[in-house]
Amino acid sequence: MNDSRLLPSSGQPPTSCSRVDCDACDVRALTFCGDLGHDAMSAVASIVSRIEVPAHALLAEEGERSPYVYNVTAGTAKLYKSLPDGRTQVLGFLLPGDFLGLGDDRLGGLAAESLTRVSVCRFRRRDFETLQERIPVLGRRLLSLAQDEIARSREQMLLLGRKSARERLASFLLGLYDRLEARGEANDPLPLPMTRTDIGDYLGLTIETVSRTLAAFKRDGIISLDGVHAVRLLDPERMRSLATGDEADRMAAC
Amino acid sequence: MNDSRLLPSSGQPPTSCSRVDCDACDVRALTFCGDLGHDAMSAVASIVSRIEVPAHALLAEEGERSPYVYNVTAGTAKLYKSLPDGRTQVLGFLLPGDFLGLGDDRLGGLAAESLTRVSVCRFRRRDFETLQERIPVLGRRLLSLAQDEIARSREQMLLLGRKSARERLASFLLGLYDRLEARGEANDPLPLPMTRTDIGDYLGLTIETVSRTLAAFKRDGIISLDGVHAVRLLDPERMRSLATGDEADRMAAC
DNA sequence: TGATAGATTTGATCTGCAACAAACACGCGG
DNA sequence: CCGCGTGTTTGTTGCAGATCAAATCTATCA
Repeated sequence: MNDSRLLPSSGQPPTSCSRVDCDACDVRALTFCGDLGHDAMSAVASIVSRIEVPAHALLAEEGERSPYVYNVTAGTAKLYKSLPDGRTQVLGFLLPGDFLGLGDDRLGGLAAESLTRVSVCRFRRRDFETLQERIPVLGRRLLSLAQDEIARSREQMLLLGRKSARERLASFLLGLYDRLEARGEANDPLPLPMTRTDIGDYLGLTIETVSRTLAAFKRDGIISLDGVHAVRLLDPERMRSLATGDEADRMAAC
Repeated sequence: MNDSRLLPSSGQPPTSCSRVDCDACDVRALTFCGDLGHDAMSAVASIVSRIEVPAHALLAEEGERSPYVYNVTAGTAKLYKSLPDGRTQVLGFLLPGDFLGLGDDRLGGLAAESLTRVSVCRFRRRDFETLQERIPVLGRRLLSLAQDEIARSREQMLLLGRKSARERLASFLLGLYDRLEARGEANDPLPLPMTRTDIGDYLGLTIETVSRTLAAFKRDGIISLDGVHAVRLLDPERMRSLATGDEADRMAAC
């Protein structure tokens, strides 16, 4: 259960560390920090470290309670769980503004790995929990984030349990599109930092099916591919009706 | 969007309503009420109604923000979401002690329907939120419940994305077994109040596959069926290794 | 008790996606 | 610029589980 990609959790210096200027943080509105007043913010600032994580590093390992929680401020990471024989399910992709630490200390746990170079605000879990006690609004924000997470998980369960491969891909692309839009990030073309394997593991498909389905979308004029790691959604509304199953392949026949 | 099964939310008297004696509540330890002191409990008691809900009644409808949240104290209910064409995904089964109201007010929403006669503690969402502000420990309990929910959702995503039909059924039966055990409820035989359709919709399978897989388990001597709505797990440990994929059908060949 | 409707089981066939295989692209270090 | 490894695409085949069909069970109520 050890991997050289795991970030040193203590002892050795982290990849990089610098003083944190929360006022200049451009994802603050999306995080639990969003609502905090000046005093609360300085309490937060006093326990945070800003860390730069290289691509393909483990932020957390399965089966272990990570001693840290994180706020992603730049880059992309994936959360996943695996079965003993290696089958893995990607539970979600973390984008700037996303919190890592909700529910991951429960039975089984989960792993988190950076896909690109990632910047995070890191908190010792213990410190963070203490802070929660002291700042009630923090707990309320976390509950709200947890509810968002629950709602997103339910949407994903519907996808995994009941949607076709086309519907899954359409939902995935659209979800990414909407999330990047909400963050004010460039999404035209839509960057896809994850591999086809990651996408397949997120959608409960094989990489071949992902590749074929994207090729089919391209043939149908719904997307264009800008290399392997970027897509252009040529018709977001068409994509939306595909994602919800409205368009049950009636159009595909035309 | 109206259904005669929907409980009257105001105006007409509910199916049944009585004064609430929280001290006598036997699922209290499982709910958000568990930790509360005397004052907090009486505040809770002041806004709760105890409702008896008949089988096959809607507690919440998709696409609507339910004005209530609930604690189930007896019986079983299902949560689900559907696609426009009718495909549905059961997101979970509510057992005594389970809370209904986390994340269900987010985009899309979800439906909840009683499978059996159900007893619930009902709270107006507004009242409940006010109470949350006043009683900090309540918020903390809810966050903890939300984290459990997130962890369970993730386990289910792994199931839906990556497990075989046999593994899904084994996981389902075992999950029910464990949850009933934790509640001190009789689980031998294990009661299955839901229909095969509900099970299929929970596991992302068709009812035929559910039926066939249970028949195969029976043939293999892993379970025995006590009528349609009760199962006996003859070998829980075998079931557990089946559920996690350890037993990758090596044994099935014997 | 017997009629009826809905749920479940069982059987036969089909199909979407998985699995296997091989060619192809592309980034990177030398 | 080449060679190598990794990731992606494309082709072929097979199968788990879906779909279609029909028989059987079960609960309910007259």
